[in-house]
Amino acid sequence: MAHSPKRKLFLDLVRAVFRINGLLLADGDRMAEGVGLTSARWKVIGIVALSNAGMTVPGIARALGQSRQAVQRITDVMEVDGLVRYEVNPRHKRSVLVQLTDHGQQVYHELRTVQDPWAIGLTDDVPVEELEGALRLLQRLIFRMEKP
Amino acid sequence: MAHSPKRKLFLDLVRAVFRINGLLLADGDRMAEGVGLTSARWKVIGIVALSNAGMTVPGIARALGQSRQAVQRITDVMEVDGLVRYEVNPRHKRSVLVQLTDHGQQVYHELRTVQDPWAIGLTDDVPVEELEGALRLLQRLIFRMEKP
DNA sequence: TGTAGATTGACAACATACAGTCAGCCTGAC
DNA sequence: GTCAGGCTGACTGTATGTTGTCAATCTACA
Repeated sequence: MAHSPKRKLFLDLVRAVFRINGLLLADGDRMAEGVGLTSARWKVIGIVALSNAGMTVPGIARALGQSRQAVQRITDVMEVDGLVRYEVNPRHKRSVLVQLTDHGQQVYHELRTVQDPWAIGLTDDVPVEELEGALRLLQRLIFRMEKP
Repeated sequence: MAHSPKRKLFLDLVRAVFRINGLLLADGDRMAEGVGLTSARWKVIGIVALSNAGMTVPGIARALGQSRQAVQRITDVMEVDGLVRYEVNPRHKRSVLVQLTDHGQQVYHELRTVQDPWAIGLTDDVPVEELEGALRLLQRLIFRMEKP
């Protein structure tokens, strides 16, 4: 166990996750700055755009696996910038729904025109099976780390 | 191309990286707080411990893929806390070498006694081949993202 | 219906990380 | 030896994210 190759392998994987997380944020910032966004807003707008009826701030936070306070601050700025609006939530008096404005939708689609080629370009010579395998492993680890 | 499964797969992988990054930091904080550290110092102490002759702050930053300013701030705090010391660098008058103190070495070994079972426990039913495959994929993506 | 427990908004304190800037040191090419 | 360009330390500003707290609201259950 002292020289478990699995232990070293896993710690290398941890370092790789830290590294690629930073690189993804940098790429996200680079792609998003063209439309006046940042990678944090890029994450939020991506979640909100997928919902039809709007999402509450804690709902977005749960989808991202982040604290609701971090998301709240970002949506507040995005509301000032006219990217999202807060709508009355018929199911909850205090917890409003976050919805993309027309401008927000437009920005989201502009982002897609940069993001999609980026995603394709990074993976064009990577077999689908390898992507699936890595995703499955990460999701398995996420599941195990979320449980306790 | 519009419905490229690879594009969606990759974006799911991106979300998984963001998520697991947050979970790893939380686990790192939890493990490190027992010895008065944080996950950021956990990263730095892990790099410094692997070097025999000590490392410069920019060297640690390059190893971690972070800005040297972020690392400098952390090593400054760790020096005050007696975990590392700055030693004269014979190869550079201004850029000192970061070296673990005896206390730092002790803390590092205490960390290992928590970190190693954590690493083993998270992967005990994961085949080595899957870890290798995921690590290779991430390193491949890192390489492509670092180049330009 | 009443109420206990969970959820939410608002605010605050703190840690981490990036980018920019400037001056001093170092290296390598000439 | 000289000097241009790269590297480093120090400082600043900004963005992101966590945790903690409190009051208001909501939900589920008896």
